[in-house]
Amino acid sequence: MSRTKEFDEAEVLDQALELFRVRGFKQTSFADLVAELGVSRQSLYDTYGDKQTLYQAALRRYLDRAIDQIRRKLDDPAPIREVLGSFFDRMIEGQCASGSHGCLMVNSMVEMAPHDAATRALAQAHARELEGVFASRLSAAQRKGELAKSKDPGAIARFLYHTILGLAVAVRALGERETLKQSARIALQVLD
Amino acid sequence: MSRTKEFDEAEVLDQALELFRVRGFKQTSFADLVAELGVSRQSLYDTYGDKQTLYQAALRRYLDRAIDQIRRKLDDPAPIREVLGSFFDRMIEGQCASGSHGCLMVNSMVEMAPHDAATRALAQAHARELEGVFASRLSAAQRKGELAKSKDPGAIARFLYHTILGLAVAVRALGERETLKQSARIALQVLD
DNA sequence: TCTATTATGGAATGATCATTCTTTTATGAG
DNA sequence: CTCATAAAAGAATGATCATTCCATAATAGA
Repeated sequence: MSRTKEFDEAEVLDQALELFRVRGFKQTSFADLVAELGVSRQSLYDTYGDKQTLYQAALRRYLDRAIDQIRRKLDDPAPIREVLGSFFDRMIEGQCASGSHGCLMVNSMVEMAPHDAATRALAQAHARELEGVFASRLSAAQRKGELAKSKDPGAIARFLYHTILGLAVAVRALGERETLKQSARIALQVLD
Repeated sequence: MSRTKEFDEAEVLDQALELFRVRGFKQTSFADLVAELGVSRQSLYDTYGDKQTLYQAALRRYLDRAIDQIRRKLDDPAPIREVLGSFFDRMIEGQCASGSHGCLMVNSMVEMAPHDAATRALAQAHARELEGVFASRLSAAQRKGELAKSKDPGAIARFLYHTILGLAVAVRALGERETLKQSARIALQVLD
């Protein structure tokens, strides 16, 4: 019985995500969403709930995908400096592409986290998870002798995470691709 | 002739600045400003113009003061590692104090810069100026033999600037003072 | 064909917002 | 005292916003 959905829930969520990434939560009106997603107002409410809920869903989707991609990239068994170097380059390329709008997570850490507990929780969880991924990859490199025994993988992991935050802000407001790549290369000197 | 102003223009601007720093531009209503600054709506319009103009004035004030403070702190003739180390520690302390709301400039780089040309211009100018201050201090250190000749002061300056951006985001969304100080210490390893 | 579900668009609600106008009251300098 | 300026408060404007209600049409499976 019943009628089937005519739009792909995940696809539309991706489009909403992109709008939120470009304009932010407060500056994306529900009318904007309706206009750009090609789905009627009522259907959006029926499918995703209100604007907050839709935003949370988009953010969660973004985070899950980001963590997956990063995990996959770091899985590369090449030397740690190569792996991280190309990771940062790709990240900068990705965020500079399609208009230099930065990272949805970083944008929402600034816009939402201070007054929205749900977003803050997502941000904290994401921070810990990302740091964990970096730390375990750094530990592996350390065991292979690519990283001095004296280095603290956890601390370096946190530093790399903070570096990502800074680059994402710079992408959004300044958008100088090559300069940012150079900064990333300097950041990786902490491995030496 | 005429009556004198009853409030200190600069002082009220500071209060507005603080509100914008905590809540952002869009989420600070004019009614909020009236309520918290203790100045009537009409007087605010008469003195500062509309909300955008007031925001720009506050941001400009913030930047001027920030650059001044940084310039003064870097003027310290102590070894470069000490100077930068205590600079980062103080910056983190300052942004973590009074509620961990981060840096107005960084917040506005994320919220405003992409769609507000005036803010973007301020952000770019501030970036260049800050990088310049760091670069010249690094060059001085290099001449004193505190920094290897092989290092590029300009590139390191940009990296330090990007590091500041990242720490400001982390302060606002996560606010872990000691962890951030540790990250800053690691960042400074690029001097070695 | 019937029914449950989905999609859509119009209309309305109620809230919030920035901004302007107006009136009243106060106050300092000449 | 007088006049130019300043402060404050009320009211109104017009816009935008998220959200809900409702009526209509489409469609897939039983």
